[in-house]
Amino acid sequence: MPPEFARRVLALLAKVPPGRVTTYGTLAELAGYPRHSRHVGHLLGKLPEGVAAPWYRVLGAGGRLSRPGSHHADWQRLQLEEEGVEFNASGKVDLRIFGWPDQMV
DNA sequence: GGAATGACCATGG
DNA sequence: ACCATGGCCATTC
Repeated sequence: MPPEFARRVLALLAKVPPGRVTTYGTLAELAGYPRHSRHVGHLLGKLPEGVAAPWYRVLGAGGRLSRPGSHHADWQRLQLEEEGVEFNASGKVDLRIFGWPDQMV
């Protein structure tokens, strides 16, 4: 896995505006590595604390939280809600509205 | 080199 | 809508 991948993903992540969210699959694809969603997730997991990357704006497919139960998930949800992202009854985010990049529908 | 693992995704029951 | 199964790709043992 070339360092390019990590760099690209982080760059894209930095482009995600506040109040918007993206998914692992999307980041991987935009980074030029389709179907590498797992690695995006793992990459973010390895990120040092000092890195200024809004990883909390990254959700799983369909806007689901990646690691429910974890205290991080709780914090993550709060962060997103503070930015104006809304969670539906299922605890998921409507990617058609808050998804990034804009979903053409 | 082979097997197991992982912040996942899509599909089927 | 929820749980189970199969497929993905790269890293690690």
